[in-house]
Amino acid sequence: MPVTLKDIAEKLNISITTVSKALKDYPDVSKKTKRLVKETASLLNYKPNSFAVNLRTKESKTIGLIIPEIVHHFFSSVINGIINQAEKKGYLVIILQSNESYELEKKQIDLLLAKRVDGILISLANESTDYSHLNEILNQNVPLVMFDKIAKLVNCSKVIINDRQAAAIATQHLIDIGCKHIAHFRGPLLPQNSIDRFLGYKKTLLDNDLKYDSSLVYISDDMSFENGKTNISKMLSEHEHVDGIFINTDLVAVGAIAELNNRGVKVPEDIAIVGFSNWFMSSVISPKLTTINQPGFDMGKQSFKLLYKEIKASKKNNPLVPKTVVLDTDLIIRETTSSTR
Amino acid sequence: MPVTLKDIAEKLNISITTVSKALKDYPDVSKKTKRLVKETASLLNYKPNSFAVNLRTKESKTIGLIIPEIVHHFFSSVINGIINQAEKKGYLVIILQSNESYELEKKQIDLLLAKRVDGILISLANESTDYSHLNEILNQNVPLVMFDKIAKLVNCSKVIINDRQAAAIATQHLIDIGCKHIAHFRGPLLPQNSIDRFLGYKKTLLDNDLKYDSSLVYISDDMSFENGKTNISKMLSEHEHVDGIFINTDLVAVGAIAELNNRGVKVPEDIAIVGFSNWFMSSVISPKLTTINQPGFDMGKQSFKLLYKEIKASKKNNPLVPKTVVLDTDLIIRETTSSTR
DNA sequence: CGATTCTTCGAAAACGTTTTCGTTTTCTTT
DNA sequence: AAAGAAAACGAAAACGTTTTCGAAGAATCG
Repeated sequence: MPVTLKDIAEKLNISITTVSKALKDYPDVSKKTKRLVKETASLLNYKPNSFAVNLRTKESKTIGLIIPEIVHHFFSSVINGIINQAEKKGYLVIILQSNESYELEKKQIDLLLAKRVDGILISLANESTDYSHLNEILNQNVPLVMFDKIAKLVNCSKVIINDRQAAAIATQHLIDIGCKHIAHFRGPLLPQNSIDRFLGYKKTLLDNDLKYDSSLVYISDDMSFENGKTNISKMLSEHEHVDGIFINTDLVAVGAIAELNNRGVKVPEDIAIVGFSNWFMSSVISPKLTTINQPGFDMGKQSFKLLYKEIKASKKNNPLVPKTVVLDTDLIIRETTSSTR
Repeated sequence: MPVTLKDIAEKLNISITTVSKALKDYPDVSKKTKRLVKETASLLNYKPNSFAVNLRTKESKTIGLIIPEIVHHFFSSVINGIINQAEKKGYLVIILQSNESYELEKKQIDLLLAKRVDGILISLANESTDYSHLNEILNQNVPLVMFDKIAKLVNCSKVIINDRQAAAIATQHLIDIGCKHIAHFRGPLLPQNSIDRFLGYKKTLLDNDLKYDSSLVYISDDMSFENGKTNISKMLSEHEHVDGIFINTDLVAVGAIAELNNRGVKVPEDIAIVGFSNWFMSSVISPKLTTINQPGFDMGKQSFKLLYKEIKASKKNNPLVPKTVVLDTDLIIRETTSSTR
């Protein structure tokens, strides 16, 4: 059986109260008893019962994290950043997936609330369009921070990148290297991410006096490798003179490049390509993919930091004004936009 | 303030005891009061206080998972399998990383034990060579299951693949396609994985009457992309007639291929390559990598299943004989071992 | 030396649940 | 109608900790 405060108290013939206080360095315990208590505590290998501590203090030093999917380079980087930062502050992290499903996302939130985690970090599922489940979190006064895939309308802190600006930089880069007919493979219709990247693309075309042609925008529903291939096939059959594509995410871009390679279309000579996210694989395929670097680790770190502040504030019943942190991205120029040698 | 049993009891003018029993369908509560209690419970949106439940039942329905690193295709697949399976049984998962460090691994175990998780799943750090921290887990009667990177000497259930056999199949494949001088890029010296794969490689050479040359074995300390490049450079400067390489892990293989491509060495015509793990990127590089498929998702699933059994058994004080599950791997033949078109 | 302040300790309540065991009420049976 | 069995309920302890508040003893002061 595990050692309790009672065991220490009995051994020293003092009260449980004094033992507890001694271990937590209360001022009303003599140095002598403190020493005695601490000695026997480590002698008996005492470890506080976290269940009892949780019940008493009403906090579990645990936070919940919900992401669309774990097996994903970007998200696993975010997780890494979160766990690292959380551990520094003494928090553990419970991870759940939504599998991009609204229903599941709702269920996972319920699970976390039932577990009474001290706070929740979430990146939304593509499907999510109703936000009552998120407001439920706020109603229960559980600190909430959204990152990457956010809902603008929910009143909580957020960590994002400037998708619109990043997309503009990507598109401008294509224009700068001479592309005149630039297509876009966008993500699903709902996520703010997809929308912003699309808008950045469109605006940059217009700003450069290029005409925007909606038939040059293709949707990748599931953002997969296969999606890239099918989109390319479709595009090639519908348009002849496309010379550049800005693609919503690297995985799709990699699929697209594979299909272009198959068909003997030269990249970047015939068609230049810019991806998004900077997945590791982008630097090892051929030709290497020009892309926008999305700082996953840092996003995780910042997200936890914000959540931590909210947790501390909420303990003091000290309402906090939601804050939005925008992280920098950068364009990584590789071979798909510059003739190799 | 959250609703408690007391609130329901007061509203219905009955005792807390009866409310608790009614909610848990005890037989000594009338159907009428059960109905009443359940109605008001859902009316008031009652959610049991998990802290109190934990304290009372001495379990948290939470398990801990320690892996070397999250940002890794194989491990994130394992995590996926674990979380999925755990959720089905009502368990949540706390994830920690060891960053391949023995010290950190020890610290993470202490953290999990302090949190009093119901069980622990672990894949060892490369550094780990002393197992007292693992025995500490068993001493505290906390169920433990090791997967992938295991310690044979620790007396607990394990889920692994047959690394030796898989390596043999990989090496045999190289021999079958005509390779005569086969090199091996192995992992660090300590992990059982690296050792077994190396042994499978060596034995297969000898079984086929090829001579084993220890100078053809190169070590990748950190199993990185860069490691693949430097190993190749070193090998090419030391040996002229190598015509095949069995590489411990895909990432290193991808690095190796990149360097070979740079140098104009043709794969597979000049040098054929087989990797290990079947990372996603292996199917999108050029040439596509022949590799051993390592079933990450399934390994996670099986690991949790074993742990679950142990948890149930330990609740009944019913000692369980440790079991080792060996999962199948398969050889995926792609372009690095077969002339493309 | 009596009064006051410090120092040190402990009793007890509280957190919210589960479960044992005894008590009351209702129902059967003769 | 009395006795026994069955059904329904509740008091109370327990899980192990934290923290308030009061009390006892020691030290200080005039």
